[in-house]
Amino acid sequence: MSDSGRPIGTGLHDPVLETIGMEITCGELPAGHVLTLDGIGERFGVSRTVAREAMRVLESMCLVQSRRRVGITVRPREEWNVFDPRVIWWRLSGSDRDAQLRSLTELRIAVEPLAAASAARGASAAERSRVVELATSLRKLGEAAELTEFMEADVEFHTLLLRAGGNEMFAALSNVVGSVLRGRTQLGLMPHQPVPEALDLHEAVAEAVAAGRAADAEDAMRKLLAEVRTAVLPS
Amino acid sequence: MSDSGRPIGTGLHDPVLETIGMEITCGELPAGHVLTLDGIGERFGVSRTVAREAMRVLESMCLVQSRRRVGITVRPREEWNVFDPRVIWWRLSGSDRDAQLRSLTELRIAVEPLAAASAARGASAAERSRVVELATSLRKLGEAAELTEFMEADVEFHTLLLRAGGNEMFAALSNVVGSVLRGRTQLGLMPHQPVPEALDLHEAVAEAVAAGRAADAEDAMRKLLAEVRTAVLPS
DNA sequence: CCTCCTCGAAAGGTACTATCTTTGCTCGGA
DNA sequence: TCCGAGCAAAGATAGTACCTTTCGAGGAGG
Repeated sequence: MSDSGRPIGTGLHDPVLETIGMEITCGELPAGHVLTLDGIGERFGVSRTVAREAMRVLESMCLVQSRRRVGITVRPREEWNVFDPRVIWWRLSGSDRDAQLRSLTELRIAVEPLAAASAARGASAAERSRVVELATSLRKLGEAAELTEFMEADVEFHTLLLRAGGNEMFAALSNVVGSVLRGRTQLGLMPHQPVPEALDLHEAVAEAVAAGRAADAEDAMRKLLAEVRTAVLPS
Repeated sequence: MSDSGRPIGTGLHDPVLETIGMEITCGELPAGHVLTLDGIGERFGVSRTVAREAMRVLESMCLVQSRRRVGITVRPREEWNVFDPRVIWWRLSGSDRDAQLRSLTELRIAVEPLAAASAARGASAAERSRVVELATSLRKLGEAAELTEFMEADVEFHTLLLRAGGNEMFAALSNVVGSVLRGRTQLGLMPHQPVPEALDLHEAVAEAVAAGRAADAEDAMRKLLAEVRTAVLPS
């Protein structure tokens, strides 16, 4: 699961999907633009069937619509399945990283506090001890300014909290959060050294979860994300 | 957009996708079960290419994994793209409506208050007046116990609030919320007559949004969803 | 008991046919 | 002369049949 857990495509049609998906989400192919299977097949050197399968997947993400005689038209952004992990990944890699990061951060602010509260109520003993362990690691790595290692531990921290609550919708967002955190690090939106308050808050969340204090966990996570918001939304 | 806004499939492979997707999400085809393209083609009377396209879409939802020589294996539930509108719809129509409604309601509790606050900050004039209009309609329809009409207005109310904030991730959840509300009504989880408190809270949310009082809107929406929670989670 | 080879089954990929829809041209009427 | 309706042709997708590649399993031999 190297990148946001999207399924590993081993086939020949994967590069087609990847390239065109990226081009659409980046805005390079604007809404209303028309593609043809022949054009795709010729461009990538594949048969029409391969192109068709790729388009079928894109259609299932509501990125394009296929109509007879007309061709394959790119749909407007409002209709995209923006929760599809591939779409999120493409947009984070592409040109509108900014809007995407803003939206996702707002989503995190909404979800993660409640997920932390759920985790405080429902986590297993192993999960409780692991979350404390991770918070300790985070402090150590943060103070040593090991940014990459810090990020990996941070991803595991948030993933664990999203999964421990037992809500599968929250759990499904863990890939999204992982993408956001990796994106922020790659984009240089992380401070060179994590601010001490953030480290304190990670520990506060961990302790509250470990002790089963749901309200405290929720509150600490909310404060933590307020910190994140100021980093991502400089406005 | 009769059902959760999933793209209208006009092709021949759509019934295949629909049937097998439903069977997997319902648990009728358990994780690890192996399908073959030939089997699918024979069962539905279609060619293998059609079956393959349907499987490609299912694969893009992480419901199955296709490996050579082995066949198409059903993946465990934890790996599904549970945010895909089709998956949500299938699960709501199928046997684990209950777990799905619980998860989705928790998600609503997380997201909708913040979305209401965003709407209070960023809605257009037309949206502000429309939301008040809808709250008034809701009171009238609720007191008249017109359940279906009430639901439709309720869907529009929540959809409007999710979209007005300008956050595309929130906006993308409007189909989900629509599905939940419709599912609750069809499932008989709505009271025969909406409780007066709910009507009051809808109006409170609307007024706060119209007046631009973000904190009040958030608070009222939170109370409204607390009401919903008690209805859905009888525990 | 381990290793290697062979066989076969199922997915991957290609070429071809059918069908449907759009578009443009023509003919007739006002 | 202009406008509208209808018909025909073209082109692109939908679907089918067939060949190729790959990898897993089972058996034989060391």
